[in-house]
Amino acid sequence: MEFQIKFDINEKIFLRNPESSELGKLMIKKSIDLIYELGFEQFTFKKLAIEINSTEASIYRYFENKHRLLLYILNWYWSYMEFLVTFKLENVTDKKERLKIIVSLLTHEFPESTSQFDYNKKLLNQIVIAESSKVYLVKEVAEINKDEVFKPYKDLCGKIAEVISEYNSDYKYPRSLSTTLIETSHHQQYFSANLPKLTDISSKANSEFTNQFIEDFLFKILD
Amino acid sequence: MEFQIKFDINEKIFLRNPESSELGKLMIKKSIDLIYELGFEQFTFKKLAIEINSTEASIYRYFENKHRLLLYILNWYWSYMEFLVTFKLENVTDKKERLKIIVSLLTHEFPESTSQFDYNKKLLNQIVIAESSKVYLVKEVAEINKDEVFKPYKDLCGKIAEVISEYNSDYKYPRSLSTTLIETSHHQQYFSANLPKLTDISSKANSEFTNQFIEDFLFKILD
DNA sequence: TTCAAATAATAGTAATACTATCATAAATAA
DNA sequence: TTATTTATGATAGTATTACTATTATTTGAA
Repeated sequence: MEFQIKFDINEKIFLRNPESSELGKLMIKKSIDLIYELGFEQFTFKKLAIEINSTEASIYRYFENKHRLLLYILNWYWSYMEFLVTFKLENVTDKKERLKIIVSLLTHEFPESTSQFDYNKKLLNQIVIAESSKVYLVKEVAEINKDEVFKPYKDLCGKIAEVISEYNSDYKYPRSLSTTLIETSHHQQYFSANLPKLTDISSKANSEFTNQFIEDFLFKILD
Repeated sequence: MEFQIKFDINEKIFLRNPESSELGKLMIKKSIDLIYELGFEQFTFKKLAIEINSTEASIYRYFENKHRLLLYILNWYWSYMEFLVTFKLENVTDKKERLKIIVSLLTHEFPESTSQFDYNKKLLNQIVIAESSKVYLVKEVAEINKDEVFKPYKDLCGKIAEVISEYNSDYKYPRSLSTTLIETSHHQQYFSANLPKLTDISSKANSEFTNQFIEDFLFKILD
């Protein structure tokens, strides 16, 4: 069984919906490759245009600027993560197990994508780790937040917070703990790969290390 | 008693030491104001030059680019934090108290600076919260890390890790926990001020909220 | 077939991120 | 004291970025 998932991305993020045309879809797919390859700072619409054999002007018809494009990609990812969490928790009743599944989803890399039609989730995950904070750590955060462009992140956070509260209804900070899990899983993966002295990684793969660190700390907090 | 502290900042960060001239010092002081006011993305050497009645060319004689200038400021801050931690822990023997002092330093705003000669630590702290991740979340991280430009951050992390290990020598991840404390204190302060739905803040000031969240979580992990 | 919408092709602008040159002022060394 | 180094200012210039605008062409839907 093969299936593809679509999410309704907040219309305020784009000028024209990239899902509505082949060019738009190609734009998103290639921007994932390019942002991964160049990093967000070096990524430009000019370079993307060349990559998709189109023009800057065409890209600007879809997105106001590259910040919005990144936001689009991250919204897709956050929606996808919430879906994945829901999916993987289906029929799992053991409350501890439910949390372990979440930690595992947050800390492990995705397998290399095979489908031509799908976004490359492995790269997407790396982009989230290295670039996601750049969408909210901007001066205009209050302005852009008004358009509810962070709703998918907040929803994911809310969903995880629910599972935390199911496990321990006395715990006072389920949402803060939820964002801490998410952000820490990014940091620790990034640090253990790039600045290992900021972590306690020894030999194991950094995903596995991060998983153990987070699982350990989560249950010490909640038990 | 008034005193000023100087730190030896890694020479690889600058082309000419800004501490070595009045112009250099003014440059750093004003860049703190400007980065705070505009955010790092909108901050440019041109704008800074106007602010200090100098020229872009002059600033380029001190720093290769604005990323290096930010790195300089953050190195100063990390060194300062390590000094502060050392200072505030002096003569405190109670191990729990030592950790509480650290959490308090990490989560509370600094008072408005009065001295004309000193950097504005309140603004500096806000810059650290909103901009610090931008110095390491870049493609060239491996390159720039070779010059040991993150040493002050690693040292601060190491120092806190020691205090963690003093308190509980069995805990397996003192460094990862240390970076988690630092990064989470930034995130939670930023989120509670700007994206409160990602946290559990209710009424209290966001510094106080963050302090309680982190203290709670730290002792649940270590006890 | 006709009409509207999307895209390509092209041009242009202001700002950014630099580099280079030369004159002058200030500090220092002979 | 003069000579010389050094820092800065003044100015110019370049390539790239981040857009906006215009027109022609293609595509697809009525």
